[in-house]
Amino acid sequence: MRPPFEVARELLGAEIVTTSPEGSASGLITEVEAYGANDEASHSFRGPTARNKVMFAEGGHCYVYRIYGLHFCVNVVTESEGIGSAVLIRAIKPFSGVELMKERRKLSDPSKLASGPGKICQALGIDMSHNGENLISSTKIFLKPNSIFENSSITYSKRIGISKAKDLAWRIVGCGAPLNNM
DNA sequence: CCGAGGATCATCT
DNA sequence: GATGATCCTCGGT
Repeated sequence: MRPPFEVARELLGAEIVTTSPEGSASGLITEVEAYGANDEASHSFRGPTARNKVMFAEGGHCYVYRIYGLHFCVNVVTESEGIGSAVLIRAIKPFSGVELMKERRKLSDPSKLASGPGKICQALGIDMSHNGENLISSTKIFLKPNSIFENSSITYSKRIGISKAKDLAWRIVGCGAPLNNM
């Protein structure tokens, strides 16, 4: 089994792409957070529910959920032998379809286009219709393996924005991304 | 059935 | 740095 922490590390630098009638857009993953077994902060901690069932599915799927009633967050589900686990994508660097992202975000500053979990979903047009998509075979949302740059500079830190199990150093930042909230 | 609170963001001081 | 927006899920009764 490949723990979410390990997958998280490999996701850095990968390209996440979405397509829609409006066009396609993509970004390079610069910041992630792992959520997994024995992790009180993970949605999967108390077992499968209607919301988190995708976390218990096969690795490589896409887990999307709504937060605070108004934002969405995207995760990559990882192999976990029945224990729901996933990697939250916290920030990306806009790569293609930048104009479309600006339009969706109603904002022109590229450094703030997708510098947070909710912003990514807005910029890429991700919503609940993407929940459960297969990130390998789907055409509306998929990942391209890391081929753009080496993960030369990587920082591990404690997670943020949560109230439980904060101490796990499962937040990974790399690729010269701005170190938000560190 | 009901209530609390959340893997956030933008805006305000 | 603090706060409000806004709604859905989960856990407890």
